[in-house]
Amino acid sequence: MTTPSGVEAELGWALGTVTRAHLRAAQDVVGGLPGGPRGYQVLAAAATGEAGSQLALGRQLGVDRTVMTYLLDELEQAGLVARTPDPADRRARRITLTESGQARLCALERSLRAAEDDLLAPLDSGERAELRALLLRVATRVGGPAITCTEAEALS
Amino acid sequence: MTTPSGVEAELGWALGTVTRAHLRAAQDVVGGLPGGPRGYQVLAAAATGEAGSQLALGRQLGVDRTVMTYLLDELEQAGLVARTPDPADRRARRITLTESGQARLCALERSLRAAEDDLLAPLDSGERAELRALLLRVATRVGGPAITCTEAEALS
DNA sequence: TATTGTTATACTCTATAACTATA
DNA sequence: TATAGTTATAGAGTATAACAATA
Repeated sequence: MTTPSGVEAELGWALGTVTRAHLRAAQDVVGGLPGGPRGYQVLAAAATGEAGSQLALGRQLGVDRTVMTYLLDELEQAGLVARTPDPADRRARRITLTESGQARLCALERSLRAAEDDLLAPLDSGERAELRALLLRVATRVGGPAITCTEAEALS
Repeated sequence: MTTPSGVEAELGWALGTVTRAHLRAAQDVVGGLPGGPRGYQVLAAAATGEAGSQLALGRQLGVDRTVMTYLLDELEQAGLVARTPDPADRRARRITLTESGQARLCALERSLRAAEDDLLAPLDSGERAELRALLLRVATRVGGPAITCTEAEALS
């Protein structure tokens, strides 16, 4: 394989292109799910109960809190998630999966994995794992738990 | 490092998070450049003369042709690019860099590389190269030259 | 008839600001 | 006073449709 030149040698171009392709593939898979691919991410996050509030959930997903409201409205109306007040802080709402939401999530996970493998077809299985691992390491530093600390420090 | 769970184990989450972070960093770097990060990508593509038309350029960058018009209007008005009619097909316009555009591009490239290295700080230099290479391989299959063929076939 | 580029319009998505309730 | 969530509004960004020039 020759070394690419011009835009096609750019990290930004590669990131944008792969992300767009992944988004298109995900959109096909999630079909009529409220909120599309992001709705799926909300379900996945709610399943593990990682985020204790809508705000934290939004930060994790890179979504504004006002958008989270609409997103959760749709998912709640579809009977996939429930908003329960946090006993410790009654301003905050904990997002939990309903049984229906749990089932939907499980069904989607497998199709999504298949779509991702299709997207990563140019790579062998070892390389796919490596790409996932590398991206994850960058992401967790940049936008994952670390960002909460960074923001907390910046606010103090 | 422990294996992440939930959304943070998802390829889609990692891609989105890293792409957003890269976009933020790029936006800081390109500053007042017309079109922001995408304006830079147009300059980078024009520098090598890869794309023979606005339409091809848009496809390469994942941008609608109507958006390309506005984008190029701004860049042309800023004296960074020029639209010259293609002698072979007078409907198409070839996008070329002006001297000013060339200088601007060179100046931006270094700052952008620095910002990207900062983004990829969690990885050592070997891993950064590997991540770039893996992403590039997926992107060139999915959205690069291959997409032109795919779309051409789909249209026939 | 199909395609490149332009323009105008409409639509979607997102952010901003104001409000309520809790802290 | 500050924060979580909601709502309404305004703004940015994007796509759709109609048009002119060329193939």
